[in-house]
Amino acid sequence: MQEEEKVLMQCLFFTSNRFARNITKLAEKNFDFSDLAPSYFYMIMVIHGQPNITQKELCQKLSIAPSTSTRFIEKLVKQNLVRKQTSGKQTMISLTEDGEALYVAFRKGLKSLFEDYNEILGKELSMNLSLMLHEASQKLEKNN
Amino acid sequence: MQEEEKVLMQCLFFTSNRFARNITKLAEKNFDFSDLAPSYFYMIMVIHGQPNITQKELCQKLSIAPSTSTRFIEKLVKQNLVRKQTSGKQTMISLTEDGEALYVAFRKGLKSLFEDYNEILGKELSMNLSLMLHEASQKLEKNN
DNA sequence: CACTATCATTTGCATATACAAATATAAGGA
DNA sequence: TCCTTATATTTGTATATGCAAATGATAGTG
Repeated sequence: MQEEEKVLMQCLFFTSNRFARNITKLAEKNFDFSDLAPSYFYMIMVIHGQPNITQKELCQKLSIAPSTSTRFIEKLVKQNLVRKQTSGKQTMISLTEDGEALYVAFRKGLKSLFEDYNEILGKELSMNLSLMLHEASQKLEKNN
Repeated sequence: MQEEEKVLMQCLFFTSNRFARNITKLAEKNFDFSDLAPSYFYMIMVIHGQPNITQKELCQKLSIAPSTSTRFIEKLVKQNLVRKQTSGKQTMISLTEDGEALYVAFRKGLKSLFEDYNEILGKELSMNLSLMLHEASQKLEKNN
């Protein structure tokens, strides 16, 4: 094997971005009940779990930039899936009925996504990978 | 912990995208000797390792879509870092002198990126993660 | 009570990345 | 040799995502 290929296998920047692209494709297949990209569903899920969550908390839980959250919420409001309520500096977000309904559909899609990748990658690898990625993100984020 | 947070930890779509965002930030810091995003350097590296590589092979090695490779190469040509030569259907790519020079700088940046994340994540975790991500990508890609 | 510093959100702008359709080229069969 | 099919690249379009600057709002200090 060429030296360059070894680097591609060993570099976390490359391997993680490549993997993210691949798994995103799989996720899109499983979340085809709506025209939203997968990430939106994770936002919906977090709001479901904590109604009236502030935008800032949302950013933290999802590890996204504030501007990204503004754009996401904008789109979800336009589709009548979430509601925003400003209170001073902060903005609080909660799901509409349509949002709750979509959340239910999402749970099903999530289940089939899990089945899909457990099948392809094996349960062992899937589990370990996600836990390690979680741990690694925490370490990187603490280090900022 | 809320059930929703557990899902965020366990879902490979979420954990891998989150991690990719985090490590990309670190990579950008280490590749600040040029205005190119990290991904371009990996393309440059592959071309360095196999001059006159076809565009299609590049796509395969980097796991990117053909249209993405067109756009990347366009930009690199404009910056006089790579050269393209068409031969029939195919296009062959190689580095210019400037490209080779930038490759040398990139290797240094790569080294310091590795040091950075080995320090933050630990060597063990870093190694395991990248190998597992590589393995998992191969499995997902074979499954298409 | 005014003013300044701090904090949360939004806006402007840029970019990596993909899919689908269009185009260009080659290859193989009649 | 022409026509059809297959393959490689490009183009049009869309979108997630971020950074930096702008805005809006509070809170604490003199």
